[in-house]
Amino acid sequence: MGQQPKKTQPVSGTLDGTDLAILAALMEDGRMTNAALAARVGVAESTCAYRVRALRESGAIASINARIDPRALGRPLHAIIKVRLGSHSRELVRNLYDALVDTPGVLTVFHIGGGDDFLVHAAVASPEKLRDLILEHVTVHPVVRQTETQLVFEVREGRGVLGG
Amino acid sequence: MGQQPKKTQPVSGTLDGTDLAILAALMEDGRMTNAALAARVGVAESTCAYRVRALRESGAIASINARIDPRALGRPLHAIIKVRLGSHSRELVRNLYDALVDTPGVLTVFHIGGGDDFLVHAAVASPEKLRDLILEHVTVHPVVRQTETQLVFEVREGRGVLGG
DNA sequence: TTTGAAATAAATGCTAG
DNA sequence: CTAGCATTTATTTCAAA
Repeated sequence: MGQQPKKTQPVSGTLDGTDLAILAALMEDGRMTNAALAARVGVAESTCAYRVRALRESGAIASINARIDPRALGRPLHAIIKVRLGSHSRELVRNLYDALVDTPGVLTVFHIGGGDDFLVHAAVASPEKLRDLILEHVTVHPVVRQTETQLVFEVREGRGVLGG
Repeated sequence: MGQQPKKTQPVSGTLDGTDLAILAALMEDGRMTNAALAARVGVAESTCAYRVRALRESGAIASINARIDPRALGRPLHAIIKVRLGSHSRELVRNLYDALVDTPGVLTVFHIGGGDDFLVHAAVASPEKLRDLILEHVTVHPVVRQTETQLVFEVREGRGVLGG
């Protein structure tokens, strides 16, 4: 078969079925042993280890991290804080972004285009702590024109980027 | 002082410095070996393994998963879809929630209170795919009254629930 | 790229403090 | 709850196809 000399692309669509199976398995259980992974996807252990390493080096597997239950750390209250800016100079936006990401209790910050500029997902201990977080870490920045906070009832992970 | 016997609560504030250090380390690298983890937090390997197991069983460590770069799967375009409902009957809301979570390309669904009812974070291949996702998996549900879609420029993980 | 098998490294079970 | 050691298990390496 005419095989093209496949260069190792940084990030592209050179993933075969084995790669996708590995990604799916590691999305479910990032600590699955290489032996179990190899058995599940049907290749030798050495091959599996090779593939996983390649996937990590290419960036397809960005990272493997533990998910901590915020309730275990006394932060049962989640909120989404919509942040709207008064100015959009690159430097001010970047500084605010950095500050938001570095705020204790902040889980994720979405920088978005459209009505709002940032969506901040935060977990806090109490309504008072939420108020403090907003006052001390969000509205304290002069570039912030307006915020709107919504209580998060529940967060669920979606099916993700696989199997679509 | 009220000397309450500290039982091992399923999920509560019985985490000491070692536990917190373990959580912090596993948030950074969920595949760190037990040996490396033990060295980092300054306890014996057997102790470290015991702590980690306890943290997993208590639910403090909810799970350990690989994060996949959506670009590697050909989904470079991210959006937040705000979903507003026309009716809020428990069953309809739950069915929609389930459907959203099960939609290919959906990364996270936030069920929130206030102006919007759901926030859907999705990754797709193209603007056309985004339109299709919304038409075929969101507005197709009669309970959905209105949607508003915003482009996501960037997503950054926050400092999280530790160190606050 | 894939593989099996040897060599290295790590996790687990057990004992005890 | 902690630590040390022996056993079991997993990962890495590498020559070969």
